[in-house]
This record gives sequence, C-alpha cells and structure tokens, in this order.
Amino acid sequence: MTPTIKDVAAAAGVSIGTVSKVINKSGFVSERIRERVLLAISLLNYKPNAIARSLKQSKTKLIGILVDDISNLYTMKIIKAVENFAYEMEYNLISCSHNNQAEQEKKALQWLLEKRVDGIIIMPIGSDLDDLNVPNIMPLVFVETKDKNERFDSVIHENMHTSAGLVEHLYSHGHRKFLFIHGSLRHSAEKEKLVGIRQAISNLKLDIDEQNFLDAGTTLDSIAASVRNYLKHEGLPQGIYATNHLALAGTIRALWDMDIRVPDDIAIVGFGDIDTYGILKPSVTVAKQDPYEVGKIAYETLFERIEMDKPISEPKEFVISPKIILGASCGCHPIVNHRVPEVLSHLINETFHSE
Amino acid sequence: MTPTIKDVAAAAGVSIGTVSKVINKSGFVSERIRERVLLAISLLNYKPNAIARSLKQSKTKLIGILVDDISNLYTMKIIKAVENFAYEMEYNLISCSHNNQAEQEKKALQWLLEKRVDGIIIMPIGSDLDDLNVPNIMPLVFVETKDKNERFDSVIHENMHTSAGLVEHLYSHGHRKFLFIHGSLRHSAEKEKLVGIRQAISNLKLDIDEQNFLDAGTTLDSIAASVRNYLKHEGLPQGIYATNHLALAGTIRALWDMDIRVPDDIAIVGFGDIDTYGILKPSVTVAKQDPYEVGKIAYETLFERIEMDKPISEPKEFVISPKIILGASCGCHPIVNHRVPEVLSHLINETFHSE
DNA sequence: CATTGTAATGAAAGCGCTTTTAAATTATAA
DNA sequence: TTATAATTTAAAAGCGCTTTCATTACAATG
Repeated sequence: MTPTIKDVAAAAGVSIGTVSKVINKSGFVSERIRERVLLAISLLNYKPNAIARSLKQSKTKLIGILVDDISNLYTMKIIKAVENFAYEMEYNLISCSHNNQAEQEKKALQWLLEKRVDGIIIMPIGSDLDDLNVPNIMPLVFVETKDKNERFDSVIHENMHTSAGLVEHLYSHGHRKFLFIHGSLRHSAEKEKLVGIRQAISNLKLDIDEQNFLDAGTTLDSIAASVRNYLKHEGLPQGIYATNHLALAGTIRALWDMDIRVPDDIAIVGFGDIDTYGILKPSVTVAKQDPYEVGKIAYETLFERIEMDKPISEPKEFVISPKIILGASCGCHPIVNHRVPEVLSHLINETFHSE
Repeated sequence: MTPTIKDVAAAAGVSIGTVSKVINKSGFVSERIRERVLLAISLLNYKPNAIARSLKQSKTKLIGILVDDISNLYTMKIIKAVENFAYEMEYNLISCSHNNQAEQEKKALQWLLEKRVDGIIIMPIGSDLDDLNVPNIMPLVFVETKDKNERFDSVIHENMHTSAGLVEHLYSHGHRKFLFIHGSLRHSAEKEKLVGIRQAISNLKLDIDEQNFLDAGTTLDSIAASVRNYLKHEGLPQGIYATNHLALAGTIRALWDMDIRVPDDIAIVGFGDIDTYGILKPSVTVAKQDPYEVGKIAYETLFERIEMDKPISEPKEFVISPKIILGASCGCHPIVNHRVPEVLSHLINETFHSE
C-alpha cells in the first residue's frame, strides 16, 4: 500500500542500498542517480518508514515525558519547554500523565521502555522506581523530585532555605499564625520544604502545631475544597503558605470562592511560577520557579546522556535556587525595623513589576 | 545489551516462536512451557521491543496529536481528554505544537507520518493540507476547523448562529458599539463566526464598520497588547466580543492590566471554556465550548477509523452546538421588554452557577 | 598492455519480532 | 502394534530499512 524503499528503487532503476544512501546523504552517489532517485521519491510520495529505521539503528528519535498531569499549568510549561528544544533536534515527545496513580505511572513507564524511547524525563509520583526496573543505560532525568536511589540525574529546586525564607517573609510582615498547605510527602521536594518550615518556626519561636499543616490533595479541586473546609472550621490564620504551584492555585481559588480578600483579610505566599501569579492582583509573593528553565535543563541533561551513549557513572543533581519575588499579597509594608533574617535578604533579589 | 526474545528463548530452552506465543497469549503453549518462559522473562527483565513488533504488524499503538500550542489552556484540555481515552486503549500520544507556523506544522506532520502513527488528530494552522500529502488511508480527524477538501473527519462547533447569538446578547443588554476580537481568518471557524456577526449587525441594524474588527494575533501576549493598544487609541466600546478562547483570555488580561472594570465599564462575551471563565468574577457570558467533549468525540471518531482499517469513504462532520452560558459580564439585567431574537432564546438553555 | 587506484553501485546480512507452515510428540483408536 | 488424530513445538520467512563488503566501470599510471 504505502510505498517502500523497494518501490522507489524499482522506479528509479537502482538498488535499495543506493536509495538509502540518497535519503541519508551518506556514501557516494552520482548526481545523475541522485536526481533520478529523488524524482522517484516525490513521484511516489514516499515517506521513509521510521519504524524500520529505528529497528536497524536502535534509535527512535522519541523522548518520553512522564508527568503528574499535563493539564497542570506548571507541568505543562515544562513540557512546552522540552518540546521546543526537542523540535530543534528533531525529536518527538511521547507525553503521558500518571495522574498521581502508581499503577498508571508503572504502566506508562513500561510502555515508554517497550517503545524504546531514546530518553525519559520523569516527574515521578513519589514512590521510588526500583520495582519498575528501568535499566541503568536508559537516559533518564528526574524533574522536581530527587531520585531516591541516586541512579539518575535530577533537576530540582533548593527547597529548604527557600521555604524558611517564605515563612520569615510572612513573619516580617507581622504575621504569626499560619496555615501550611503542602502536597504529598512522598515527594522529596515537599519533605524538604517542611523541614525549612519547621526550622523557621523554631528560629522564630512561633507557636504553631501539627494542626496548622494541611495535606490538601493532588488536584486543584480537591485542594480548593480542603482549604475551604479548613477555613470554615478553623477560621482564618493570618497567613497561608502553599508549598507548590498546585497548592497555591487551589488556595487562591478557595479564597476567591469564599470572598476572602488578599492581603486585607489574609496574607499568602507560595512556591510558583511568576508568569501565573505575578499578574494576579494583588500580585502574590512567590518563591519563583521557572518551568521553562527546568524544562531546558532537563532537556539538555537528557540530551547529553543520549549522545554519550554509555551508562551513567556519576548522576548529576542540578539545584536551582528560587528567588523570592515580592508581591503585594502580604500587605504592602513589611514591619519596619524588624530584623530581616539573613537568609531572606539573600533571597530577595528581584521584584516583579506587572508591565 | 538489552535482552531480546532470543535470549528469553535460550534461557527457557524453547524456540522464539513459543516465547512470542506466550507473550501474546496466542496459539497453543503447554502450561509447563508457559511458566518456564515467564520465569525467563522476569529473570532477564525482558521488555518486548515494540519497534520490532510494529514493523511486523504495521501498527504502532501511537496517536499523533498536532495542535497550535499545548500551552494553550483550551487546547491542552483537549489533549488531556484524548490522553485519558487513549490510555484505556493502550495507545500513547505523540503531541506536537505547530505554534501557528506553517513550516513547523509541515515538519511535525511529516514526522508523524514517518513514525507511522496509527492515527492523527490535528488542529491545523488553517492552510489546507493538500501539499502535505497525507494519504487518504491515514485515520485523521480535524478538530475545531473543517477540512477544506473534505477528505477527513472533523469535529467542530456550530459557529454562525452561536456567534450571532452573542452579538444579540450584547444588544439585548442595551449595548450598541462593539469591538470584535477574532483570530486568523484562515480558520473556517473564525470565518463562520464573522459571518454570524455580520448577519446580526445587519439584522439589528447596528452602526458598525470594519474598524471595529481586530485580528489580534495568535498568542496571549500579542492579543493583550493589541487590545490595550486599540482601547488606548480608539477608546472604549460598550461591549467586546472575543471569538475564541485565546482572544477572550487576552482581552480579559488587557482589561485587567488597564483596570477597566467588567461589567461597569464595559461588557464582554466570547467563545470559551466554562471551567475557565465561569469561575471569574464577574463570570463571563460565553458560548460554552467543552474541550473534554471535543477530545472525546475526536478520539472516538479516530479510533473507529483506526479499527475499520479502510479508506474513508464518507468523511463525517460532527457539529457541536454551543450553549450560551449567562454570566454577569454584560451587566445583570437585560433590557426588559426587549425582543429577544429567536435564535438567542434557543441557545440560552443553561445558566452557570459557581457552586 | 597490464596494473593499480578511485568512484559508483549492488548484493546480502541482519535489526527483533510475528506468523505461517512443517515437524515432532503424545494421545487415542483400530 | 500400527495408523490416525490431536496437540505442541520448532523452523523459517519476511516486515523496511541500514550498512558492510564485494563488484564493476573507468581513468590514470608504469
């Protein structure tokens, strides 16, 4: 049905080896023959079968990207960045969401391996990948979470100090009673952020207990619902700190739903993407995570591994230090004369202006 | 390096044909042998090579989805829907953005064809696909735009009457001077919407000329910039009608930037996704486009074509009639006693409540 | 003229699998 | 025991390509 290299060879009156050489611009082919082959190709509307080529070459020009949920805005921007770079290198992306379900993650990973993708970028569900039997030779980079077993590269953010910084930011605006909304503690990132929070609590001698921590779920809706529910029963804290993009979005949504005004009624800070939260009014103070940068580094790291074509000897860990971008979500003026903790003053390097 | 079926066969002391039968649960294999083979598979951590299988079977279990931009919220939701259904059927998605560039679209499509995907879902840039030489046998469905050449299936919205309905909605709230923000007229959908607008203008005897139409671009930022620029120079109309999701988002962004209040200063309506615009305050009156539904129909149509495995004889065209969901973005009360045009009363079947 | 070198082409193997066909084994009946 | 059938396994072809290696054609050289 679809023409093969054989048909082209027959039409051009040459051997299939010669056609292959024309297509791949390899070896010696005289100009006269080359043109005849090219003509036959366009006449037959021949498209080389990448499957056959992949089988022969053991390269698929395919990158698998396995994430929590492509409809998560932050995640999607990472994918978009990877896609941009992959396009340049003529790679295509197989993208899968695991929707925070271990079973889906396992299945998707299995499919990617069977499809012999050249590399994998993974934002895992949190369980380690040991039982998934990913071979060491597979180029693979973790994103936003560390590899527990330290077998593979990862690109992550500095979480602990940044997290402490956000607490101190709230503190510096005079707030004392907080609610912390975080994600699943299976993720190394979330655990680190909590460590930072507890450190700050201890340093600042805050009166905060376990009741002020809320694991709100994995979807925007469930988070918003949890927050609404919490606020309804526990009343308003002075400040909310949402430890990740989704938690922050869910929190804002909940406040919106409940007509709670920021910063008049409550202060909020969080980790997130400035393009999303910077344009809000009032703009939200965030530890800025740039998904484009994450995608770029992830792609570059992966690409290098693919090119190297040998097992990972030394897994690399890229740590991006987020800057705290001041918004107006904590009230306009920090308490004057308040000691700004050292760590905080380092983090605040940049202020976001909405055009 | 990676174990092959041969290694498994050797380890289990059987032929590769037998191993294949075990993997595919086909033919007769005695229980004793089956267990031996299964053991060898897990011992070797063998993963069948989908490439080799694809070559043999001429099926890849891969669906290509070529869209304007995966980071477009509306588009992304379509992808998400397709992904959900594809997962059930054990298909993977190769997703590509063409970013509204003809060259990228062509290249991506070429890659998908070479990779022998089992089917393609495409939201084209608007140029017709004639010169892309997609073979008729390829299962392919257009989304949000018609196939000019009527070779392939498509799932689209009813645009003309719905569009007229939105104009009439603005009219019924007492507004007379409008700005129409639309996308590229290469898209059949956009053209149809403009036809509807002109019909309504003529029916309602509105005094509106070409200056009130704005082709604002293809990215959120460019649209927002165009709108800001227009409003700065031309002043405020009474109502803005943005003909698609992106135009609506850009418009809202621009109004936000300029501190123009809705509906106090201006009324807005548009085509869009209720999940996005329904939660805004004030909620925006939209002709509701449900990306999940679009994705579902697109996938089902495609899947049927893939299963049928024969050339398209009768291309189908699925037309979804959007309902106009009333928000508060045009002012609360339509002018009483105003004749509600027939078409409008049909469209308004549903009202959106935010929980 | 024979020899060597160079450029261009073709023949053939093989990538890892599925699937058809043939062969081997076992069970059943004569 | 032998013939026949039923069941199970092995052998081999081939999917469409790349790539190595051998071959051919031709010009240049001694």
